[in-house]
Amino acid sequence: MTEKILSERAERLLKALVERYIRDGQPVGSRTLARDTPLSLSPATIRNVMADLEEMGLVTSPHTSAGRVPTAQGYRLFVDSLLTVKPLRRNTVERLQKELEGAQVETGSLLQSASSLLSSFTHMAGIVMLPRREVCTLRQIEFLPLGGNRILVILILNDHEVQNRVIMSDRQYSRAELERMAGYLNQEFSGADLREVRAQVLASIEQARADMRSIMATALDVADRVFQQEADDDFLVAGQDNLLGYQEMADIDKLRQLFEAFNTKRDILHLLDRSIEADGIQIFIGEESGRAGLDTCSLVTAPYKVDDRVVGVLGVIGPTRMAYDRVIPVVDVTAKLLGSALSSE
Amino acid sequence: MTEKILSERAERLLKALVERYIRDGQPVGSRTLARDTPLSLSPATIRNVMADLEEMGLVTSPHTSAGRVPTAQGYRLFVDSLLTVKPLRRNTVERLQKELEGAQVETGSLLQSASSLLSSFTHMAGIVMLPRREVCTLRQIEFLPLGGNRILVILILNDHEVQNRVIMSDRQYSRAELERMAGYLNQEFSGADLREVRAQVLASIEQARADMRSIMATALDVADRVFQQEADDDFLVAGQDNLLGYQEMADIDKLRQLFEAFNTKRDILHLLDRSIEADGIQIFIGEESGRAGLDTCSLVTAPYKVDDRVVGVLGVIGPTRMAYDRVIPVVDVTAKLLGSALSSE
DNA sequence: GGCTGGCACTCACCTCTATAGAGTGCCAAT
DNA sequence: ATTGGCACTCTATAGAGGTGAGTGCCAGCC
Repeated sequence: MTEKILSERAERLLKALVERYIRDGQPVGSRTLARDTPLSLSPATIRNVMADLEEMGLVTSPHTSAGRVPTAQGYRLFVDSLLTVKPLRRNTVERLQKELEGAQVETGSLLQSASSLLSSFTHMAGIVMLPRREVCTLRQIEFLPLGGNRILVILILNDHEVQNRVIMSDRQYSRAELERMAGYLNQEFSGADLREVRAQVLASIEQARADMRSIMATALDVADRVFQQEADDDFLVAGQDNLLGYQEMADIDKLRQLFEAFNTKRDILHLLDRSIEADGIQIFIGEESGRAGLDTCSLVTAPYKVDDRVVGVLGVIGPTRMAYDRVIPVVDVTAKLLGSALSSE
Repeated sequence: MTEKILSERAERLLKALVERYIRDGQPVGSRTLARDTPLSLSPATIRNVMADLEEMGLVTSPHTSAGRVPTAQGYRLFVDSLLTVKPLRRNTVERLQKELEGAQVETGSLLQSASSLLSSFTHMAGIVMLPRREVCTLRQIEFLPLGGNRILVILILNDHEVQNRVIMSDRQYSRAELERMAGYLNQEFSGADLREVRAQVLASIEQARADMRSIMATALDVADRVFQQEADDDFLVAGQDNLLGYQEMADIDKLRQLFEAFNTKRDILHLLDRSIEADGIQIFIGEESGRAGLDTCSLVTAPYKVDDRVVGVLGVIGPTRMAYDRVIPVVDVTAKLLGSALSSE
């Protein structure tokens, strides 16, 4: 793709520069770089190289007499071909695993934990997109009468997912009536796709009285709506507060934009969507995301799989100047662990 | 309690000062105040009054040559006896009501809505403490077999609350077996207190085989734990981001402290607890809260009732310099509406 | 050709000073 | 008791000068 344009030496210097900048957050001067790097070059030489890098758009100086700072492109090159990722310590992996397994065996809280973990391990904001579940098979349905005309619907879907909702009916139904309805649905449709079921229920007029049919349809309807909503437009964020700590977020206005983005959700979802196809870690750096408020932020994502099928994306949002070498493995491992936790559930 | 120390005139001036300061956020000078108030006094006279107020600790000047600013004590006096509350426009009440009733007939999302509404109507952070439910009667319990040794427990409690959890058993149970267990529990204990039930189940050895008893106990145990957790230490916050907008929060460190307080929860809960006994609106101003990070914030709370029993508290957190006359009725009405929504549920 | 030392230059940042403006405190007069 | 007047205090703002970090470029060296 990108052919080798940079000399070995230039690459090593760029790498050293980015690493240094990530560490200190200060523009890096030629002098510092000369000391930092084992190449034993004089500052003057380094200045020449820097001038080249600047021309290529990989670094800039905030003003004539400051050191150099990586640009988005510079970071890009860095993460794509220069970065050496620190493997997680065994200890850390185990802690992650324990926390995830310790979580309730319930999808919601599992995702919540994943998000919190991402946040606390990276000290940035963790983000988990809710798993998409186009296939949604009805495994079992139950109706329980509540007081008045209210009926509790319990759906077990995809073997693991439990949903319940209260629906209103126009008259009171006995326990027996409701059991008959449930029994009918279970017998006929267990294992079928939810929408399929709803369509068939609506079609098969002769099978049941109209009012009962309407209850069943309503129940399936509700379930469907819940699912759609969850699948389409939602994600969990944890530890946004961590972002307050970074000096690149010192600008209150920036912060507000960012928090707004979390609330609007649309833009972020769009980003997450883009990375759902990529097979591994994906990184969006600064302006690459396209979203205004995110221009000083990077997003590191990884899709997670259930039974070898990608069902969602998770990741971390933080300042562009983040320790990619630490963050990447955390995101990577969390995605894998979450996947397996969801599979074995 | 506080006897009338202030002259009529002093009170009117203090009121005008606080109102003006709330509007503009700038220290108010004697000149401005002279123009603002219909008393037709000269600035010099007002200066004399201000000197008195300052001595009483009701106002201060940030420096020798700035106007005056209310102190916490000044705000206190203001809200306690000077404030004229603006009634909500009928329109607003209706909107609140509609939004609350439109919410799913489910406690969780209802509280969530209340919190969001508080936040969006006041442009500050909304806060809702989860209702305490010491009484927790079992209305109905159901067991459904899932794959493997997993059993889905569905509990209907207090007529409205639905909980479900998956528990593991040591062997597989048939639907019929589980139905028998549920039937037994429903028949014997429907309407009884949850803990009572658990105790009795554990005691009554002769009624069922040991393994079944253990399943029932586990189920009740789980429910109990969930309840306890929810009741004791939780509240919902919405719209914290709104706080970013206020200039008194411009200090990033302040903000961080504040957000930390939301996460730690303990201190905030303590505050909410303090106001659960008070019958009506309660207001904590600045340092009164005792919590460090909250010293530039005020908290306006109101308890909400279900069937004439106070079950929780809700309110709003914002800068001390907030429009109390607007906020108070919003909090008040929301508390009442939430109460009635929960009652009629 | 590539590397280096040297030197002039630029720019952010800090401090110091001067000035304008807002508002007070106090006093003497009504 | 209230008021006008006046000196005073303090902040905010702008400009001036100094400092230091770091660059760009050039001439010399390997």
